[in-house]
Formats: sequence, structure tokens, C-alpha cells
Amino acid sequence: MTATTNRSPGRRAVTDHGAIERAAFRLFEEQGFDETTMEQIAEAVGVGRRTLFRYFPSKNDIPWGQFDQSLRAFAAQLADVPSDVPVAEAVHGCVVAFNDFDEQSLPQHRIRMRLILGTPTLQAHSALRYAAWRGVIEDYVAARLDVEPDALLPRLAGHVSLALAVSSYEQWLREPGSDLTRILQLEMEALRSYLR
Amino acid sequence: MTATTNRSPGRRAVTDHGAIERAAFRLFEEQGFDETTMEQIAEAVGVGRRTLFRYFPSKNDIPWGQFDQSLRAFAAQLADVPSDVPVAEAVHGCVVAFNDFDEQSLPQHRIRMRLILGTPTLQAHSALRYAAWRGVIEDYVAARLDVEPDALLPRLAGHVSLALAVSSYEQWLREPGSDLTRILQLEMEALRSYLR
DNA sequence: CAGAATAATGGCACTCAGCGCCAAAAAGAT
DNA sequence: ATCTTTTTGGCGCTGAGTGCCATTATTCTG
Repeated sequence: MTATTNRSPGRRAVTDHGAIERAAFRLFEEQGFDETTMEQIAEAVGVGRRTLFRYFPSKNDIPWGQFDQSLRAFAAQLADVPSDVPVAEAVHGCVVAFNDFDEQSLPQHRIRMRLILGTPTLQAHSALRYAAWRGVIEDYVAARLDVEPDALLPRLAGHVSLALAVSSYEQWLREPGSDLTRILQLEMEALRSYLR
Repeated sequence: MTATTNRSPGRRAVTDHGAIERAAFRLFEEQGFDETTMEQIAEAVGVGRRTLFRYFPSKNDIPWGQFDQSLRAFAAQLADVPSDVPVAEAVHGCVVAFNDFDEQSLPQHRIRMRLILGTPTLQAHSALRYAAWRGVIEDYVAARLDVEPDALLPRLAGHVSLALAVSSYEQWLREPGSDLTRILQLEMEALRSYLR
């Protein structure tokens, strides 16, 4: 009886995204993002520099981890909202849910966001990730209103939701023990009253 | 009588920002932004590559031209608004004024913004310019409300104003003959009704 | 067990942005 | 003429990112 191996053939991967992320974050904390080279990260992981670029398309992508997967969950959550909920309410509710993390993953999330929002190089790169995030909202709003995703209102909803989210993260990072969910709600109310 | 020379001593500059911008834009149009090297721009201007970096801190900064000066005008315009005008109205009015261009400079402005908003590399870099633009709004709102510039409302006002502006530009670029001022007004109304 | 097939690794060499350094060029001032 | 000031641009380096490809590790098949 042969040992049933339900693995695909080929050499086993030497590392994974998580290990690279951990090594990289440690170096980023120690020396700063711009001062850390891919060479150093590769050495810390115990892997070749070339291999790093197979796991992350760029150094700037490391702090974002598995963002693409989160986006799929985000889209799924939006799709699950009953269609009798007003669009703006559906979007805002899912934005809040998207940024609701368990108690235990909060410290890491805070480090991640502090790095992303506090490093100019990463602020710039984030624009591309933000665009993908907005795309999810645009598609949902477009579907709900039966218009094109690049029409005025879907785009506006995407941009404004992002503005609110980023603004909330900045506020959250400024106050050590604060609650992100609460701040998101607070900012929405602030926006409404600001425009009145 | 000696010829009075009220110039400062030293070698005369061989080029200027305008000339570099024109040469660069022609190349960007012809081959695309990422495909154009600083080497090529230098050659087109008839200047050393090293010199280019004295005029623009990076290749990404070329499409933005003299944005810093515009920001000073933006801040001045905000400061001129009578204090009995509601804050949100003052901000929105100045955002509209900031993006009001003469008939003749419109075609070039359209080319510039199409390049910036249509090139991922530049979208990313723009985040840094946007931050400076938001800073002007934050400072104004903070002064008007007598709070810190990094407080919740000034930040939110900055982010939301930017969201509205970028969203408007995207809409403006989509419709060939459209009026940016009108679109900005339209988006503001759309935002109010969206949040209601 | 001996290949054959498959999949990940990582070295090598290259392009390009960006920067520090510094000598040369071009101008006014004495 | 010489000194001073300012811009230029060449040189050489670092570091991100990429294409190419031989090497290595693993499963599959006869």
C-alpha cells in the first residue's frame, strides 16, 4: 500500500507570506521602512532576494499583506445586504464591518496602519490599494442604482467612503485606546452636520 | 558711466521649469510616462540628466509643475473669505475657485490631469501632493473652529473636499466638453442627497 | 528503483530613479 | 586679470524591480 500523497509535485516552498511579513515588520520597526532593503529582509527570512519578489510584487506591498482577499470578503458582505436597505446605509455599514477587528488582532493592525499612514512612501503606494477598495464600492453602488461603475454617484460614493475611512484611521491612531468602529460612526455624523 | 547690472553673479541658468515640462509632456504623450526615461527628457531639453534633478525632485513631480505656488494662492484665497460665511461653504467656494481655469489654459490642464489621473505611478505619487492640498484646508478649518489642524473635523473636511475634487475631475475627464466648475457644484449636491 | 515531470529557488546581469561629490564653465565684481 | 558666485553635468554609487535560466527538491510513472 503506497502512502497516499495528495500534494502536488515539485519542490516545497521554503517560506510563506506570513513569515516574510513578520521578518519585514521587525526590521521596519527597528530601522524604518525606507532604511530597510529587500536584501536585509531576504537575509532575515533566510531566502534569496529574488524569491521575495515572487511573494510580494514590491517592497511597498509587504505592509498590506493579504489585502486582496479582504476585498473579496468586502464585496461578498456588500452583496449580502438586503436591497431594501438604502444604498448609503448599506455602504457605510459594510465599511464599518470591514474595519471591525477582533481584540487580539488589534495591536498588529494598529502597527500596520501606523506604518502605512505614517510613511510617505507607503502613503503614496496606498493610493493603488485604495483604488481597488473604492472599486468594490463603485461596483456595488452601480449595481444598486443600475448605472455604470464609472458614473458620477458610484465614484463619489467610493471616494467619500474612503475619505471617511482614512480620516477615521488617522483619528484612531492619534488616540491610543480608541475604538475604530465608534470613530467611524462619529465621523459619519460629523460629516452630515458639516455639510448642513 | 558703467552699465548697471542688477543681476546676481554666477553662471546663467541654461533652462527652466517650463521648458523641461514642455519637452517632458511631449515625450509622455508619445511614449507614455513609464516608458520615458529621465535620460530621454534630458536629451530633449538639451541638458544633463543630473541637472533635471535640480529642477524637479523626481520624475513624478514633472507633471505637477508649479503646484506649490498654487497652494499658496489657495491658502490666501481662503484667508480672504469673510468670517461670517459658514466654514463648509467657504471651503467649497475656494475649492471651486481653485479649479477655475481660463478658457485658454483648459486644454493643457486637461492633458495634465488626464496624465496624472490615468497613470498608476502618478496616481500613487499624487497622494503626497494631495496631502499638501488637504493641509491647506485643514489649517483653515482648524483656525476657523479654533482647534488643532489634526483634530477630527479639519482632517475630515480636507479628506472629503479632496474626495469631491478628485471625483469631479474623473467625471470631467470622462466627458470631453464638460465644465469642471459645474461638475464640482453638481457633485456637492449629489453628496448631500446621497447622505440623506 | 530509475528516470520523467513538475514546481520553487536563487544567482546573474540588466535598466532606471535618485543622490552625493566635485571639477569645470560662465557670469558679475574689484 | 583675478576673485567670487552660481549653475552645470560628469562619475560612481545604492537599491528596486525584471527577465532568464540553471539548480534543487519533490511527486509521479514505468
